[in-house]
Amino acid sequence: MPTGSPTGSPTGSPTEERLRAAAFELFEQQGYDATTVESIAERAGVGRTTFFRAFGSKEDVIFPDHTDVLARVRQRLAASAAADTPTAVTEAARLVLRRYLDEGDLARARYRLTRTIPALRSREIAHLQQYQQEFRDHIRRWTGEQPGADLRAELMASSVVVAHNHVLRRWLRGLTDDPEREFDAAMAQVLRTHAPSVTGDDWADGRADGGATVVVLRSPVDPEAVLPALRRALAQAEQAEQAEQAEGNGRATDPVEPS
Amino acid sequence: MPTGSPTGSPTGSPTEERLRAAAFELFEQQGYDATTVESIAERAGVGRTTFFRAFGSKEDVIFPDHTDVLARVRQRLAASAAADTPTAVTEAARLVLRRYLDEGDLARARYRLTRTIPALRSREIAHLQQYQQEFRDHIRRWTGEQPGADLRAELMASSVVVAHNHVLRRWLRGLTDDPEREFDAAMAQVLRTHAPSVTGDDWADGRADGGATVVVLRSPVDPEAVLPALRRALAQAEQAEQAEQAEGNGRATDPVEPS
DNA sequence: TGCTCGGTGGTACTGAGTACCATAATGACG
DNA sequence: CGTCATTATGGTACTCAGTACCACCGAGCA
Repeated sequence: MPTGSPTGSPTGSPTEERLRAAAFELFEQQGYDATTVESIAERAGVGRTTFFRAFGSKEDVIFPDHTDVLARVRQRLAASAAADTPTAVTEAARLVLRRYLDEGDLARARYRLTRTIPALRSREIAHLQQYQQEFRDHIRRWTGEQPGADLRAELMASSVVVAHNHVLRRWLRGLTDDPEREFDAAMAQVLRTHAPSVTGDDWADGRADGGATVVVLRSPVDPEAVLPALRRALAQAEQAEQAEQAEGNGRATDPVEPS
Repeated sequence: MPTGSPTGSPTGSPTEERLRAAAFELFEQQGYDATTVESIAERAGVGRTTFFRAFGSKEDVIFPDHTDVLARVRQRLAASAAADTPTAVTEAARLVLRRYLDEGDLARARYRLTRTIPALRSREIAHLQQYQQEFRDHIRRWTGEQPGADLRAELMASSVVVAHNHVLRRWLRGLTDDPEREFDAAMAQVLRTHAPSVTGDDWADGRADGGATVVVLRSPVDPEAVLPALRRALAQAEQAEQAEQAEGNGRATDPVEPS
């Protein structure tokens, strides 16, 4: 692992940049806890006070522009039309991913630290939770007022964040060279799981009509051949639906194997 | 809201109990940051040293037995047969929920604090993440070695945690009187989304066979009537499947509305 | 009485973070 | 060029969490 100052896209005053470089160098050399703010400031050639003015705390040196990214995410979500919520969320998550990718080695250095120091890990998790809440709130506005919409929005938001993290972590560990491509695939998987339909959102419609949505897994197979399974599935779905209406809980989805 | 010492199931020495009660009282009265460890110890009639011996830190007073619960969860998961992973995870999550419910007002007092103090919130989120990792690792052992299994395990684990939190939060806010019932419903929804089939796990089988799984939403409807939609769905699913094999990513699920 | 031992209190220290003040660098304006 | 206001900076002193260490007290025991 390289000990030199990480490359990337530095965003800040020269003083901040020197402090950040000094901090990461010392953290890598002596560990996080063994490094005092005073020593960081000294190495950067500034006073201790200046450090705390530049970054609010010792932890903040590690997460320089989280606030910025969060604001951009919020902005991206707010700017989206209500219709294409999945796209908006995907692109907002991509924004976060790209920010990490742009950081390059800096992101990897941070990852090395967050993996080992519990306090930093907590901090990072808390940040992710903030993204998740933005997603959740945005999705929540989209899902309408059916019973279970709150939970469904939370599930979808967390899935998006998990998918993002999954790909990001693979990249941080050097397990992939094309994270954006994996991101697309992962997000597609998530949206496929949570979005109700390819043709559009039938979430907002609720369940008032007698229509049916058919989901098919693992084709190819002759359509006629699955008719018996379909018949059984319909019967079971009907039962499940009745059972759930009492609980005020989401749509019925009962998978059944064909004979 | 009651200011008195919270009820529940106190677990600890009398000294620890007095410290915890004093801490919560002061936190509620003056806020978390304005309360010093010294004042807590003083109110409890012990020395500051004793406080730090009983609880490792000021934050730890709020989360007394998280380590215990985590150990129990781990134990519960380890004790389960590999076959019924969904059940094991559900019951492990229920273990956590029950622990909160048993605490009663204490849990609600903690919730009040964690909602307002960022440091405590981070701490709690970090705890949840630990549960999530236990779930993920357990699920991961179950899902086998198909491509995308890692991500799928993470998604399922996070969904379980999110569902648990959702119900727990509703209870903490006093929005429900029967959290266990809602927990069952939420977990059913999660497992329905992530488990591949009601009849058993066809995850382990991979996608080698040409079989199809049919999922039907929002019945009742005449089986024959959805045949055209089914035909279209199969065609689309086939395309999606081919598109994904290049990415080495999960199963294809393409919902389509019937005409 | 003298002994150990677990629990306790006190004291002193490090280091993060805050508040406040003094001062140097900058830049606008006369 | 001088003056004033602004801004960034350094320094000092303080609070408080957390750690290390030592002294002590009381219970049991020989």
